Amino acid sequence: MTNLGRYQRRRGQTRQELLAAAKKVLAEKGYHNTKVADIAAAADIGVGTFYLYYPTKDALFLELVDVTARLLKEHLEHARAQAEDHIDKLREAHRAFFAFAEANREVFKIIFGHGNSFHELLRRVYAMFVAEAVENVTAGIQHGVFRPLHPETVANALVGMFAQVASWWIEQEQPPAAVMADTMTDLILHGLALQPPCNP
Amino acid sequence: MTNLGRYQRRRGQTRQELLAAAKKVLAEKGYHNTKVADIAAAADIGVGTFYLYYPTKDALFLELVDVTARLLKEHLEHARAQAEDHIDKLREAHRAFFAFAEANREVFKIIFGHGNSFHELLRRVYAMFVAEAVENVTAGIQHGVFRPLHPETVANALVGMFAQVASWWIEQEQPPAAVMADTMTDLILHGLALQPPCNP
Amino acid sequence: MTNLGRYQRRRGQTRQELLAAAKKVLAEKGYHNTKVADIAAAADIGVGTFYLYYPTKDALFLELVDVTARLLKEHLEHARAQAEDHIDKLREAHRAFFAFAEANREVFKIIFGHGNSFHELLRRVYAMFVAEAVENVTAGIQHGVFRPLHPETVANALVGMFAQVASWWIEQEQPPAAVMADTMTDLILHGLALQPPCNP
Amino acid sequence: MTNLGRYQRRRGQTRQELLAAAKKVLAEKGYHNTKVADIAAAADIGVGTFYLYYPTKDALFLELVDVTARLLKEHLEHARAQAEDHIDKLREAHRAFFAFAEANREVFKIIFGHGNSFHELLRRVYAMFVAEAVENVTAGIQHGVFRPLHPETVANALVGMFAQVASWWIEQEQPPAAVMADTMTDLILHGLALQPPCNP
DNA sequence: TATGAATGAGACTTCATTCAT
DNA sequence: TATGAATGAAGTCTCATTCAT
Repeated sequence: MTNLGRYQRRRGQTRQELLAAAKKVLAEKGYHNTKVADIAAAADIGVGTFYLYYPTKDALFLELVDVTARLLKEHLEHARAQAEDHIDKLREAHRAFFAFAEANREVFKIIFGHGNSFHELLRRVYAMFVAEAVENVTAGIQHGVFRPLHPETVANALVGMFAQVASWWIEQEQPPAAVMADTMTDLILHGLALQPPCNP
Repeated sequence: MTNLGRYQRRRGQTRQELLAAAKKVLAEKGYHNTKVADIAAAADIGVGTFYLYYPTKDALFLELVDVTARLLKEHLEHARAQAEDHIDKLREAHRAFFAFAEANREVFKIIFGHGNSFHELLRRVYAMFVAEAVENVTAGIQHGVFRPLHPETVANALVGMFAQVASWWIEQEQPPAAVMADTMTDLILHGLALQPPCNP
Repeated sequence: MTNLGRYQRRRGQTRQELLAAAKKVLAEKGYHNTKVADIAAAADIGVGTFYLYYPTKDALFLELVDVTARLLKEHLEHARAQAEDHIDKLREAHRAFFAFAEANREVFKIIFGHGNSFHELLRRVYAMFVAEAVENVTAGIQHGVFRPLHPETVANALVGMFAQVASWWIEQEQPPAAVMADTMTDLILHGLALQPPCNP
Repeated sequence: MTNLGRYQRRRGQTRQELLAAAKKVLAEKGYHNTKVADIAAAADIGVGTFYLYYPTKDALFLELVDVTARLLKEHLEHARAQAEDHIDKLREAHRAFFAFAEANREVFKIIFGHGNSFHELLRRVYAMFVAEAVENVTAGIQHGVFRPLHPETVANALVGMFAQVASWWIEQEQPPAAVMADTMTDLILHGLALQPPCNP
């Protein structure tokens, strides 16, 4: 039952292994479905040992998320620093974002990911709205009204932006609904750039 | 301990009160932090009574979310049907969306809202990124590179879209990161519309 | 939802219908699996009405069992009274017993029946021992050692007697185990009668 | 509140203590009246600890009953194997039975015992019939019609056999009541043996 | 008298955390 | 330092019983 050979492998690096294991398990099963025992098992340590490195389950989660968030922020800032003008800053930041996401799949799932929607039901609701959006975007493209951007990407972007904007706006109801709607429409249709490429 | 006067109020309307109370509590505290006892207390009914109306905590949640999601979907579809071309459809849908959000604050918080981020920590991370984005957008506007759209709205939209897009993309890593980044940049800068207003 | 026409049918006989319905349900599902609501539903009355006739679920059970037990006892006594000698008394009592059982299937199930074994598991254990006994008895008959009595009946009788005897004896451990064993063997092999039919 | 000194005692033997404690409590109070908390208390462990050893209250019950039933069966088979002819087999089995019962009082109570009659009332009904039978048997002996076997033992045997036989027969009503009655009378009066000792 | 919605005590089970070893 | 058995608070759900109508 006791796993010999643990001692050799370890000595100070346990914390790293623990974090890595936690990342994996949390990304897979989500915060609430991940038991401390699961993390310990994944890290191949005893449950008690977990508490030698982190005072609580939350503390681990905090470190995981906090560190990664900070890291991502730095990456983005660094990327932006590479560019001169704001347009290029944006472009660089976006590239950095996806590069980072690719390199940090697991924590990304934890921070932004599906595990976020703690409830299967919400996942389905989001999926429904995304599917809806895909259709609308596709139709718009086919009718020559929308630019031929990748529909699924756009659809997810739309749903995501409305979800977040709504959740923020709902707390204050400021600016008024009509203004919000038109701002969003404007943003979505014409983007942020002052000088869009003309189609003469 | 026994609350007299309950009987008067009731008579078939318990279910409505229950749903309303549940909405409120769930929006406030989120799914996992809301106990059946909380809902019962908020509805001023006994715990057992809860189970007279819903077989399960989940069942209530399902009804709440499902019904509202369906309703929202209908509202959006109806709004879109009012307009002829795709641009106007979009505009109408957005107006309907915010009107609906305004009228359904509570369930909105449950579906899209902060309660969504089951963990205080994640809320803070999102807030951090939004703050960051506000700065960048504001700077861009001041430098005359971005159009003068409401920075907080835009910032939330950006964070929301990246969060959702990332969570979707991470599962498949398709299209490639670089493509994703550029699509997003393009979308954000120039929007979806084929014929943006030129600034000659 | 409200079943009109109830009033006509009833008036004083509700209690009887209630008892009859209870009998049926209890025999079917056993005491613990029968909810007061089930009984009420089976009797086609409201739950509250149940408590107009019986102060508790137990009270109904008591009446059911008590009345039937008393009735059975009377039947047996009456049957015994018909006969002169003890042998015939026994014979008559047994006939009365099975006649009564036949006429009161439901309550019998409740008092003596399978519902008695509150747990599926115990039912299986009993069944196992009965099956075992059937084999042994059958073998004994085939070998010309046992009289050709209906094996299943005998097997059930054996298991039943040991179960009851054990449950009584275990409380006092008197008489000693060896005596008990030999008494039982004697009883089973040669019966109770002083003058058994000889096979000369 | 915390009971120190538990640790010393334990170390792999908790399971045994748990089982022993469960046996005791279940025998005393019966399945339905025994709460997991009772078992835990009796075993001097925390409630949660119970679930470290058994996934369910039922699982414990199953192990207890199943294991003992199997063991008893083996004992009986072994005893029967010691004897040559069927009469002796019977005798040996009965001795083994009571020896086993003596050595396993608690589980016996659970399987065959009073705990079986899940309801106090049923216990009393059985007791009533047993008392009745004691009188009849005693009278028969005094009148020189029945052999002088221990009346209480016989009475319990009679009640037990009728209870079990009735509960089995009631399900099928085969053989007919009259046949059943006479078979039982025959069995009880003259026993199973083909060659009973004659009283010339 | 009849009703059935409402009640709440109580049972089972889970799991983050502790602690003797 | 490492362990994992032990803990018990807390949460979900059931159901006999009450009570306003």
